[in-house]
Amino acid sequence: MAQLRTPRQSTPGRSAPAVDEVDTSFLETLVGYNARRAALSAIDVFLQRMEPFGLKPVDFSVLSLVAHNPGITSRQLCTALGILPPNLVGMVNTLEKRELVARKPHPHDGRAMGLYLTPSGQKLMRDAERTAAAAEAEVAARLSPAEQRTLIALLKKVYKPA
Amino acid sequence: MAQLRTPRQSTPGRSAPAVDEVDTSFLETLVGYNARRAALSAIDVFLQRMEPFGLKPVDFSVLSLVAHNPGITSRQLCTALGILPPNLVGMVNTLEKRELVARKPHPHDGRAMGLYLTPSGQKLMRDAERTAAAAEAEVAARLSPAEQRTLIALLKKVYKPA
DNA sequence: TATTGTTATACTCTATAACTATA
DNA sequence: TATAGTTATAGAGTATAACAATA
Repeated sequence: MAQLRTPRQSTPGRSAPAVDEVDTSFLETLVGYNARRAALSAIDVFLQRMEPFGLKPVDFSVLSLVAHNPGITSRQLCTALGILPPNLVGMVNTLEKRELVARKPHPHDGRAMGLYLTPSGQKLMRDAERTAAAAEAEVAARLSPAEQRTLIALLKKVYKPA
Repeated sequence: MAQLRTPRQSTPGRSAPAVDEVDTSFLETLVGYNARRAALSAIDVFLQRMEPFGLKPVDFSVLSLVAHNPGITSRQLCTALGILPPNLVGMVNTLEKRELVARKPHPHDGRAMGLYLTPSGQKLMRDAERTAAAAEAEVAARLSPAEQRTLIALLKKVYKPA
């Protein structure tokens, strides 16, 4: 656990000193740095638990939004998840080939397609969301329930514009 | 602000319903999801503020660790930052060409090279770290100082193995 | 004229295998 | 035999431009 300190001079005036313990204290003062490390750590666990379902985190996010928002459009998915439209196309195509989602014509907009889970998609997501919740518990095992709520609330404050 | 609810059936029994407001409540229960969104948001601000220095977040992280750990090796940088060795080489080469860092032989290990900031690297990083701190204040503007400390402490609990 | 979905494409980031020189 | 640094390369993720169909 790095603490704030000035670099030691192991051999003052002589040749290059060696670093034994790396001081990361400045980086650790940055929210972005810590959030990124935490995200990568949590996503790593998530990745492993979702492997049996053949879902990467983005696939899971897409399917979860389709599950809770039947009829959602590609554009809405992109906005909600911060994905660019061209990069969503391939994902949805793959999920459609796996018969997890289906495209149906949008009721009010002839340009758009509404996305829906197929019955097998619904079954998969019931299991996958249960597994996601379990992975979540695993990640946040060292946090109390109150700490988890606090953490998520503070993170939302950071990324949700007023 | 999405709340927990079951999807409405705007036209029950009829054709595909349209989604007006996207419900992201399930995803928002996941630490990984929120941490990733917060990290991307913070890094976006960071990216803009570091642009005048010609530094991307990773470059800044590398230089900051070299600044606070003179003589640090590539391997130590990789471990500390979660970067793979082959991907660090190009970054250090670029920073060396810009005369911000220098490689010197390691005192105890003939295979390794110690990394150091050059005088101009030191000057750049003094300004860059000040700017980073300012960007930090900007990102966390909607958090009280106590909330910032809490957030960072909780994030560390998530990604720092016991 | 603006927007949805799409294709093609380029750029960045991340990952793996293998080599060299030193330990 | 193992490790530090490196090269080459492959794959995943993210970006912009442009087009057809519809609003």
